[in-house]
Amino acid sequence: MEGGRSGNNSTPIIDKTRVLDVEPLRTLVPVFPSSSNAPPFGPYSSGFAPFYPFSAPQGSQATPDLNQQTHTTPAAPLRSFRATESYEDDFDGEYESYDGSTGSAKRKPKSSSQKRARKIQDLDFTLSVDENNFVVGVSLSERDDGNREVVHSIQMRFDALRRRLSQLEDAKESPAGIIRRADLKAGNILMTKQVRTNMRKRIGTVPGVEIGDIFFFRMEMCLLGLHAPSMAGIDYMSVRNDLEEEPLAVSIVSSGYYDDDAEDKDVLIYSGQGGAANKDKGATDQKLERGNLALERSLRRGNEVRVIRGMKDSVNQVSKVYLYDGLFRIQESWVEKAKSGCNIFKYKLARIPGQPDAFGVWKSIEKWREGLSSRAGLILPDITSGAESMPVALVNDVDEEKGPAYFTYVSTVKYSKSFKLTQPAYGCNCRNACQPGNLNCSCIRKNEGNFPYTANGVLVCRAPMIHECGPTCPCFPNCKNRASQTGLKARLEVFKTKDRGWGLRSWDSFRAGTFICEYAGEVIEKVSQVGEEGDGYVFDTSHVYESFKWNYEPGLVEEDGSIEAIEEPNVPSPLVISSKNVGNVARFMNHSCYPNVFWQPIMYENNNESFIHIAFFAMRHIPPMTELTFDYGKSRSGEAAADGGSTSRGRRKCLCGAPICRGYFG
DNA sequence: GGATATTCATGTAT
DNA sequence: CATACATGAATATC
Repeated sequence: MEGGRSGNNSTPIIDKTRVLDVEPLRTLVPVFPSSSNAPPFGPYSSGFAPFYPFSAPQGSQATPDLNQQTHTTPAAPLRSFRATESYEDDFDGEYESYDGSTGSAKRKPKSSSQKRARKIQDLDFTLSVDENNFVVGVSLSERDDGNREVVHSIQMRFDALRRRLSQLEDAKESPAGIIRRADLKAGNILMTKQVRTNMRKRIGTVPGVEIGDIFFFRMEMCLLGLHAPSMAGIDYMSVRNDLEEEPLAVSIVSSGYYDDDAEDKDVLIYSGQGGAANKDKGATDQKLERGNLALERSLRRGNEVRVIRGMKDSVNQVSKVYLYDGLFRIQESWVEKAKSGCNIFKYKLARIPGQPDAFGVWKSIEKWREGLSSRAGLILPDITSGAESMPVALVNDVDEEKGPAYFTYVSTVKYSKSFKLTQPAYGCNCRNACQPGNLNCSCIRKNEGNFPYTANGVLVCRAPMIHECGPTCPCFPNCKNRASQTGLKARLEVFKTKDRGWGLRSWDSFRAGTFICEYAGEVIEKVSQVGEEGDGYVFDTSHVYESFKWNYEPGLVEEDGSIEAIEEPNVPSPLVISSKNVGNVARFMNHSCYPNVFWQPIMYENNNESFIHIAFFAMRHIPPMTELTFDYGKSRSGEAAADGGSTSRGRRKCLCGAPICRGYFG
């Protein structure tokens, strides 16, 4: 736990001087807050019992007690907006999430929204109420206090907008040297439109955000109320004591800019802000003000501080990923001499026990990467036998089963005959790599003129069909319009679930829109060809799938007017793929009614024939070791059977455990 | 209430 | 590939 970094430095650094002489509070209360007449609340006096294990489905009820506690936290910010009773009644639960969980959002009757509009005006909240877009959708009470659905919804809307803004920027002739910040633009737009939650600052848990959640931009955490500053590392709020006001720290981001020590998963040595690290103006002593003062006061008060750890993304080394690691308490503080010779503050934070592992999981994965010997339950280092660009481990740490039934691993789909299409199949004529915005590229034209992927390879929008460059296109193999053809990018593993057979998960995190894998197998004529639904190893585009909204909201991007593009998949004729005998990792992906992965048909031509592939993309950000799931849909025959027909074959009881579980699938 | 200072970001160039 | 640097947006504070 002793940081090797400070240990091997010849100059003595540690100077455990107390930071300042703050008088101890008259009433020294170990838990926050002290200025309340509220009945028993005691954050965490009851422990963390309701927490789910890290890999459990992240349902909205995952942390009910904590959220409730948060509600009762008497320390309201001084300028917090207090909703009236009637107000909350009107708005509670009025909106549904628009993501996959609830299908397409249904609007309430008009009277309700009129009432809404009027009330909003009364309260001087600026909000464009437009029945045709999704700007509306975060109720006033949800802006104050979030929940799981709202958090997911806002995250998805942020990233959809960010991706679309990136796409538009990519397509422009770049004026060289201009810095494109679609994250800031998207964040700013949503802030302005009040598409945000947990605006009321608070100590402790933020409802709707769970330990282990990941983010790829600071603006995401602003919108969710997890960490309000867009750059600063320390977030704090003014809290009223018996007589006076004092700043208390609510959350910190540790991401390597300062020389923090994050060797131990349960301890963080955090540096104060300002002064020493200010490379522009030269180093100065840090001052006991702003965030530093808040941390010092929080040490005295003993309140919980949220910790967000930022680190390099294991897949995309230039980008950063932020992990919400839960609540910590500050144990001590001291002053150190930095290399520059100036004083900096140091704060030692200890993770509050009983919380689910988050950073600890990341640390374990680091070890596995160095050598698989440390991986408990490892059966096979690579079930693909080298067929994929990345090995796929086979792991079982729940029972004695030694692996799934035999099958032949292939990395792509096998057609017995080509799809007959009316339009002639042809590729583009681009030389090196197809350039976004270049409408001479026929592959781009097939995608309505939009380049389907951003510069870092993330899918921008779902569409009925995505057209990629194919093997006979003359552009280079690294053309960005081949995102689904360049193999696995993440370290996946097939693992034994507790009650749903084998499943699929990843050592690497995925950001929303990342290609994960395709569905490989044999294209077959009819489901009956494999019999008994092929024991579930069948992908069938003719199933009935829940619709869901994933793309950006056109109303937020002027160029698009108000026309909303269709995003549901559309395959010319039903495509059925069996992975029973021949398949890839996708055959292990289980069904969920609240999935984190979706499928997207992708077409590219080869030898003058077009072929459709089924590609899987991350629906939202997926932390490592989270099971990957998609919606299997309902078979039409299953529906007929349910209506009173014969044998309801293929229809299986669902064990996904999501709060919105439909009860069965297939 | 508006302007300013502060800040563990980002993307691009070198 | 690590570092430089130009441009940022939210918030607290004046």
